[in-house]
This record gives sequence, C-alpha cells and structure tokens, in this order.
Amino acid sequence: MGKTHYHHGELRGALLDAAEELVREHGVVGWSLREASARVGVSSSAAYHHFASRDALVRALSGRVLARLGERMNSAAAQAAEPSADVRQGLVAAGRAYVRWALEDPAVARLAFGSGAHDPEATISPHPHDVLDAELDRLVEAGTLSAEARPGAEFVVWTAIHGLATLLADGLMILDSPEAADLQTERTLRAVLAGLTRETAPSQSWPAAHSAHTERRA
Amino acid sequence: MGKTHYHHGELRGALLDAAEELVREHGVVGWSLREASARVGVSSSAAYHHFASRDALVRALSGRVLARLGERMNSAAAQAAEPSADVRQGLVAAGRAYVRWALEDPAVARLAFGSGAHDPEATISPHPHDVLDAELDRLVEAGTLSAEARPGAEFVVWTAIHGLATLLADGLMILDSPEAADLQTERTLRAVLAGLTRETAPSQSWPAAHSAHTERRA
DNA sequence: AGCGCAATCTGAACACTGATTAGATTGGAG
DNA sequence: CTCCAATCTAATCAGTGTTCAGATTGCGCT
Repeated sequence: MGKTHYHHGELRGALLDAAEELVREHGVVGWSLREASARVGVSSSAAYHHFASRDALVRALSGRVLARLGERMNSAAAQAAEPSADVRQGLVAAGRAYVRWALEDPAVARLAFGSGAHDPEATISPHPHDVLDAELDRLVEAGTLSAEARPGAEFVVWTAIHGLATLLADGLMILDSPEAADLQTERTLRAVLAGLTRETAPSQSWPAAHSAHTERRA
Repeated sequence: MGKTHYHHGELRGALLDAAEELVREHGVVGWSLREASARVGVSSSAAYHHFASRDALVRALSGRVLARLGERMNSAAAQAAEPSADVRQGLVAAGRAYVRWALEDPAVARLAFGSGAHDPEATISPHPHDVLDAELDRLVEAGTLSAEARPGAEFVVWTAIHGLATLLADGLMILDSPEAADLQTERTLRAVLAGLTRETAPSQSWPAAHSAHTERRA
C-alpha cells in the first residue's frame, strides 16, 4: 500500500511468499518466474539478484516449507505428550501432522518431498525425520518399544508415514475425510510399532540407513 | 538405418520410447517435446497428431511404466511363491520389486508416482495395488494374516512399500546398496504384517480407503 | 552535511519452449 | 488408377528462463 519504492526491501521473502502461493494454485511447475515477480510488483530480472535461477528459488522454498512441517510435528507431539497415558500418542500426533499437511496442502507437500528440491546448503531444522527419531527414543525409555528394535526404527516409521502422505498428496489413494486420514495414520503407525518389536529378534542387524539431511551434515 | 520415410509408421511408440529415455537422462521436466521429436527424426509438430500436448505424452508414458511395474511385481511374486515354505515370501518379493524399481530407475519411478500423471482413460493392468491385494488374500487363506485385519490391509502395506520407494527415489533416504534396500523392504513388510494382526481388535473398523485406479472403474 | 560506492532494480535482448495453422506427402480402399 | 484421409512439415505465435548494460537508491565514511 505504501508508495512504490524503487528498492523493494524484502524482495527475497516476498518472492518466496508469491512462489508458495503459485505452487498452491498451479502446482510446482505450472507458473513462471515472471509471474511471481509481477505478483510482487517487480521486474523479472530483479529476482536474479536473490536467486541464481528459478530452480534455486524453488529449492529455497522447499526447505522453508519442510522446516515448517517439522515445527508442526514438534508442537503436535509436545501437545499430545502432556496428559496422555499412552506414550505412543506423541508419535501418532507427529504422524497425523505429517499426513494432514500432505492432505491439506498437497501441492506444497509435493514440492517439499520432490527430488533434488532441497538446497544442499540450507539446514532444515527441525527436520521431520529428527522429530520421529526423538519420539522413538521416548518410546524405548517408556518400554513400549524394545531396545533391540530401536536401531533404524525411525526409518521404518518414517517410511510408513511418508508413504501415506505421498499416496494422498499425489491422489493415488483416496480417503473420504480428514478424520479418515487420522484413523489411517493411527492404524498404520500402531501396526508398524507393534510389528517392530515383535519381528526383531535379539541381535538381528538391519541395514544402515541414512537421511539425506544428516548425510549433508557430515 | 532404413531409408527415411515420410510416414514414420510407429511414431506414437517411438515417441514414448524417446520420452522415457529423456526422463531417465534429465528427469520428468528436463527435456522438451522438440527434443523427443528430433531424437525420433521427426518434426516437432508431428507429435501433436498422436498426443494432444506434451503433458498427454507424459501421462501416457506414466501409465505404461506403471503397468510394467505391476507386471514385474506379479512375476516376482509368482516366482517366490512356488518353493517357499513361508507364505509371506510372495508379498515380500512383490515389495522388493517395487522398491528395487524405484531405486534403479528413480526418475521413471517419480514419473509414475507423480501427481496427475496418469491418464484417466487408460486402464493400468496389473496395477501394483491389485498385486498387493491378491497377495494379502493368499496370506489370509494360509492363516498368516487374521481375517479381522484383512479389510483395508492392502492400503497399509501399499503405504509402507510406497513410502520406502519414494524416499529412495527422491533421495531423502539413503541406503548403501541394493541388498540393503531388499533388507529394509523385508524389515518394513514383516513389521507391518505382524502388527496388522496384533493391533486389530475383532470388530474394529478402519476408514474406507480407495485406490485412484479402482475409483475410475466405478 | 554531502560524497561515493555497492546493492538493488529496470528494460531490452537472446535462444528456446509448447502450441497452432496451412499446406505438402503418402498408403490404401474403391 | 484415383482420390481421400491420415500423416508429416514449415512457418509462426506468445511466453519462458536467463543475461547484461545501465538507471536508481540506501548507507557508511569523512
């Protein structure tokens, strides 16, 4: 609303906002850098002073939304952990946040999950994977998950939640309501948790998996 | 090799082949219709006599590769079912095929899983979802999976396999070798199967899920 | 205060894209 | 052998990502 300045001042953030809105409206590829620039009220070449390419803008946005997902999972888990008798509720709440997000904002979720989408430089914190990791530690502490089954369990749990989220975001699997998605998340997570302890023999070793974001830290 | 004909004769299939190769080389979006046409030795506008748009070509290709995945799962399951004592080996083999495919041909896998990628007209047969469905029926028959846990179990299993496949294809999760992927698939599937029976109380009802490809048939 | 510089933004340009159209070429049915 | 519908080409259009020379401005320095 203020008078139009030659210098925008917050162009980088404004471009990210515009791009996020465009992703929501037209998907990850259904818009142009010119469109985003115009929406912010700036020439298209101005964007190149803040992002090396259109792809760099998309990658930066991808990191931003993924970090937001991590925060949502964190607060959902914290809120559920307080009064509950069942220790698993924290993990289930984090999973629900993950899946709900994919269902309610599918285009943005596809962006965050998409290949090569993340900026190798950016540190995504808290990363969804780390949230699950922490919740699983609490389950072992409480005796709900066996210590033998703990190593690598995060990846099994992540796999389950991520599978449901992507199937829903990509429209390959259809549920009638958000509540149905919550129930499906619970069923899947409870099955995985129960099966992890049951199917892991003592001293059995499973392959070493890595998350791409921790890989980069090394 | 042969003399260049004005009429290509097999242009539709040749374009699909070229597009698949380009996806493998440059991802789903890193190539142009002109490039695919040139590779086949044809003008770019010729493609529009076989596909309404570039997107239609991509959708048709997506259906083709997804059906191929279904066939690979089917034959893997059939081969594993014969001599084995453990009935679960059929399902595990199908899952391995799914995950291996995503790991070995990630760009093509992303195409097949990608949103809106499938032609609503095309019937994908056998659909990966249906292969899992059939294998789960065999598990109930053999008494490995409880009948109470059977309804909707396909979606829990699909979720698990699909999650692992997409995490690997998108590079979010890293495993050191194809063998590690096989082991991870086994661990995940065994956990889910064990947990499904264990966590399903009699007469418990879970949400009704649908697969997009069966939805279309209705 | 004012000077100057580096950061920021503009406008024009380039090669390339998906898509459309009018017209050339051809195999095959009658 | 003729004609026609299917197939392919060449030319063209608006729109894209990206670059670059130059205009504009905030900010630190004296």
